[in-house]
Amino acid sequence: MKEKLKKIYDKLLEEYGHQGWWPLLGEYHLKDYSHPKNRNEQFEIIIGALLTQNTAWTSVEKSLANLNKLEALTPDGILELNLDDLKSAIRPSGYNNTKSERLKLLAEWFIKNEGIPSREELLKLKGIGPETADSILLYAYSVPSFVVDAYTRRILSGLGIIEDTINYNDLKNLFENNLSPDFRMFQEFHALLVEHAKRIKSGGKDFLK
DNA sequence: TTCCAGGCAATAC
DNA sequence: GTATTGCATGGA
Repeated sequence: MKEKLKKIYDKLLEEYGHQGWWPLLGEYHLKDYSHPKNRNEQFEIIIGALLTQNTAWTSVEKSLANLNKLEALTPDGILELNLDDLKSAIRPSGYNNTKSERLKLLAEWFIKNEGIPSREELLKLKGIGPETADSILLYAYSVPSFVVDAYTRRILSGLGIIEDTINYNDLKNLFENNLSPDFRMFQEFHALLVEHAKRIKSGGKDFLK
């Protein structure tokens, strides 16, 4: 399994190159793993992770731009914004009633907690499930916690490596137990899998097969 | 028009 | 304990 995963990673990287996730204000940071550089950038990643749930990233970018225009791309900014304005700012990314409430709670949590959170702590927050928790750990805190999403499962089961019914934690563990815990590589691997899934969907050739 | 997008929580069974 | 459903918007 170690060899299989490494081969997949190498092929994806060769084909698509570095992905530069997480994009900050729509900007990708290729081969630059020093981000986030400060707490506000960290918070922007956390907001994005929540907003992108079951939502296209292009829609999230619009919401982030709206928030930035309102100077609300910070925890204090989110808290100072009234609920209706927050809802309309994030409208493009859908579920604005639930997501707005959860953003407020996230902002409060972020202000109170300065260190690196545990996965369990993140999972206790409203609206943070396993994938969002792992995205926050991996991209906002540089913790080598592998992110699994629908694409990851689809691609690996398509290759016959896993059953498509495998649960989140088992699939996460499959990666973490067979790869060295390098947060840069985890970031690229997840981003490359997403990129690959998108390309296949829009007619690209599945060269992994 | 229908389907789906970098899920999650509440509810039903 | 597992399966299903509601949540919202925009683009293909």
